[in-house]
Amino acid sequence: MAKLIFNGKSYDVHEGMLKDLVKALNLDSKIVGGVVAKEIVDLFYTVKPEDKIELFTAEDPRAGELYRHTMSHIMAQAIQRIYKNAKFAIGPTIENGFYYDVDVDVPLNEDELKKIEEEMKKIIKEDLPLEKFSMTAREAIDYFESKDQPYKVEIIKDLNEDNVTLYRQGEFVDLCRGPHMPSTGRVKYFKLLNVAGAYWRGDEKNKMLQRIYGTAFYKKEDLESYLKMIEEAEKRDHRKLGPQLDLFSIHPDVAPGMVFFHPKGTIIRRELEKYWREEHKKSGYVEVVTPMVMNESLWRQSGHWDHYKENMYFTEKENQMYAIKPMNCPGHIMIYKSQTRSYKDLPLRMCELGTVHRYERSGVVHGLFRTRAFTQDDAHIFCTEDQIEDEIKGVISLIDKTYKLFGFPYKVELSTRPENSMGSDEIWEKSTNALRAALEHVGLLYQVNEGDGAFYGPKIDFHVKDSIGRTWQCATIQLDFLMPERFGISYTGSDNLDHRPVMIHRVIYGSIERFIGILIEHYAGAFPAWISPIQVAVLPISDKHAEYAKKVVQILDEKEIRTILDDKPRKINYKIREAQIQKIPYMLIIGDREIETGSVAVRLRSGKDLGDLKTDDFISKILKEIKDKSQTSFGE
RNA sequence: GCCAGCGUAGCUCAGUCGGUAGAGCAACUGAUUUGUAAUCAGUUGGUCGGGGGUUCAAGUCCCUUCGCUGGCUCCA
Repeated sequence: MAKLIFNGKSYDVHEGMLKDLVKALNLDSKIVGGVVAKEIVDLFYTVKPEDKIELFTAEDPRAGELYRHTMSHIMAQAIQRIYKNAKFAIGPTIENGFYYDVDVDVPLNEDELKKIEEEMKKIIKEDLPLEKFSMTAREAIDYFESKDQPYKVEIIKDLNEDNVTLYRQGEFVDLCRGPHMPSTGRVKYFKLLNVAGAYWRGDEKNKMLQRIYGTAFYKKEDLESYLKMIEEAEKRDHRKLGPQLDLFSIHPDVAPGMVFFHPKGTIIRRELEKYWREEHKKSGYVEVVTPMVMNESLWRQSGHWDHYKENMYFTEKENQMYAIKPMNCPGHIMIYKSQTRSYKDLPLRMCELGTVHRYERSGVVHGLFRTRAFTQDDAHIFCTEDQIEDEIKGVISLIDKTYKLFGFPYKVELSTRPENSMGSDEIWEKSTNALRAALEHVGLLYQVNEGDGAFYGPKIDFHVKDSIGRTWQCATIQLDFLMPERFGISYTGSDNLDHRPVMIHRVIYGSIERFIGILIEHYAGAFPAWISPIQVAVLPISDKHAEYAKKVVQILDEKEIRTILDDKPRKINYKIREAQIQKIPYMLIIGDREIETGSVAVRLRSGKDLGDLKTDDFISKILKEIKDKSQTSFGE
């Protein structure tokens, strides 16, 4: 007997199509699918005697898989109706939506998308029932050949199975594994978002198809709030906010993929660096600076010449080829090698805010997120194998502290040995275990990505989650046995013999540029006071208050609070608006009242009016906030 | 790199069928001296991304080139 479970109740049923069983039991008509052994199935599933199926309705989040998939078929059907000779590739569901790769002669622009959307609405209205059936692979190939669908034919051939399943809705038939909704009228709220080129099977050698992305939700409110989230993300786009707040600019004609930091952006950068230096000093790191341009021979020895040449910039002088550094490790190794090292010197934690250049293909550069020149907050820890675990723990706690400072929750992933890797089984096992042990000892939950490590060692990656729920990979810790080997570095052990140290590569911010980009979007440009380029705007109401205002500015300056004075002959409303647009955390408004009482009227950028505070009082409060690197204002 | 879309003043954008390039904001000048998100008036500002072509005439049509945006793993 199979079991169906719904709303906590269990029903014993015989085998058969799930649809019929659910109907016979007269259960909720909103039921669209179920979960069998962790797999999501639709109502066309054939129930086997031993199955235990947990049913869910269309409102369940798990139904997303179904209605988004059906939506992608509805889109394909609409496309087929409009463009008679459209050829279809693949059309899966993705997070929050779906896409379909199609081969159509017409370039699909916004107008075409509208037409497709209209046709989709019709198909939804037609409420066509879906039907699942199977064919032998041979029959299916003949069928799709007759329909002039070469991609489908190719897919079936590659599947290499005897039978394939298909779904039909009205005149449209697609090769599909499912799962799907029972009819096209059961999904309603969708929007086509954009069109992009995508190679057939993701391979650049293949034909480029047109990929249409769409999103779909069961409830109207969910669609709307998703669209709002996209809008919110657009508003926070650091490429817009950055120049608007006068933080940085990019000049593609002069330096494509590289960033010009303006004075205000530079303040943020220096604050991040200052914090970084303090913490690294506390954690026993020594800071170094290595050359930007180094001889090609170094890069041959490091292996970059063989594995990374395509991404490197070169320059030639005096018949010598030099490379602009794409990574800092070889430079650090030169420093390590500059003297004999003893086990007493280890662990040697060498850090550098090292600017590297990497050639990125023109289509992939993106604001601060993907640049051709960026500064890594890099460090290499040279240590013995026995020290690995403790060193990893140290790095983890540095990362944890740093991310908490910005209010970033994070996820951790451990990547293990890939297929084409270097080094002995023992060393891989030992080091992977060291990473695992470190993670477990500090009590972090982590996900394991088998075979996803670098060819020279396993690694731990950290993904931070920003204030609107997007995740970004920032920190990474990588063990490396290869580089010490290639450069033949060693230390003298207590046994007076030479031993090979292990190198740990690690970054915390990752790239300073990218991290600033993430911060801009995370805070929507309203930075906490400690990194705000301007912390206080002093706004005298009229000329006669300017003198007192200047005195206030002077006092704040002496306390190293970053302050501007707006003594333009403008209305106070105007000055407030200006400061607000610049997202300055504190506005001090000064009029007769304040002069009389030796105070300042404090307004926050949130719009909150704190009223008059004694100047000294304000100063001690903001100084504390800055010193604590507080995420929120003392006034909130 | 490839596919699609886009490129008009510092910014946001308008510009019809090919017929003398426009607005708001910003900047500058002047007046206004103001109590919690825009005071008023005036002035300046453009090889319409660059180059070539079609035409009596090109921001507009065609070609080319540069740049930007979205995307190019997520396996029917």
